[in-house]
Amino acid sequence: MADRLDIIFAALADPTRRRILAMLLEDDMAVTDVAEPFEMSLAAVSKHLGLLGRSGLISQEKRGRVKWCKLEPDALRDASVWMQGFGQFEPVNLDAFERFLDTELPTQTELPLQKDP
Amino acid sequence: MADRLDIIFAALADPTRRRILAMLLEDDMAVTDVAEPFEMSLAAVSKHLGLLGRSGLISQEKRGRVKWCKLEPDALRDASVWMQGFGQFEPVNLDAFERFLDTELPTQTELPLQKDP
DNA sequence: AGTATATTCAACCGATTGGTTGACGATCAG
DNA sequence: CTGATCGTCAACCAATCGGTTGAATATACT
Repeated sequence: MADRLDIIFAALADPTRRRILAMLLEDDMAVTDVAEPFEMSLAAVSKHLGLLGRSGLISQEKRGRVKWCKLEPDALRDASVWMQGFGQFEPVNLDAFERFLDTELPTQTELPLQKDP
Repeated sequence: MADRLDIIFAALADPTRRRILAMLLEDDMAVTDVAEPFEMSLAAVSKHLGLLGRSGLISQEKRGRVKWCKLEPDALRDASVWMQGFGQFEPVNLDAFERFLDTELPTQTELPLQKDP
């Protein structure tokens, strides 16, 4: 009975998962690299990624022993269309978005990825 | 620690609450009238409305013994801005929105409100 | 072969969620 | 005053959530 929108919005309702999505906006990442900045176990992050995968917001492709996570922004379209029905929300204000990213990703907005230095 | 976006997206993650928001899009409503089409207790709907109120997605004003519920679509702006950061989602496709409402509100899209006949 | 790395699985835990029921305080109508 | 209506509150329940640990699996390195 769980509607597609249920799953999408529920996936977005967690700050860890939103941070992950913002990280993946910059580049595809392996599970371990996604987990690195978080103060929680790898298994916990793996679960978050599993949920994001089931929601369609990301895709995961296993190559060798590393599973690559890729943002799938198209999955947001249905949710966005639903929300647009309630009004016009400054359609392309990327500045506002970046301000939001700053509040969501406290420190690492500048550092790109720090994988394998 | 519960961020504003947490609460907004969590509020949107429930199909009952999304139906309520869509109903309020047409007109302000009293709690009892909001509850009428749902197959659940009035107390349950009252809780949903309480959560929607706390999220800022609706406001509630008590006039006499009836509490009027009013949609506050501005509360969606932050969430919408956040999502717009991930891509362009056909900014004003109201047709797509109405198709969505049809799938969300199975039958009562036509009947206006049926309050106090 | 043996060891290290990448990721998930399974069991568990406390907190939250979505629902119920019954009692309750307000408010309106007669 | 009496009784019906509007809405919330409190206690409860099963299910889900976000996290933990420890074991397990699969792939890579030497």
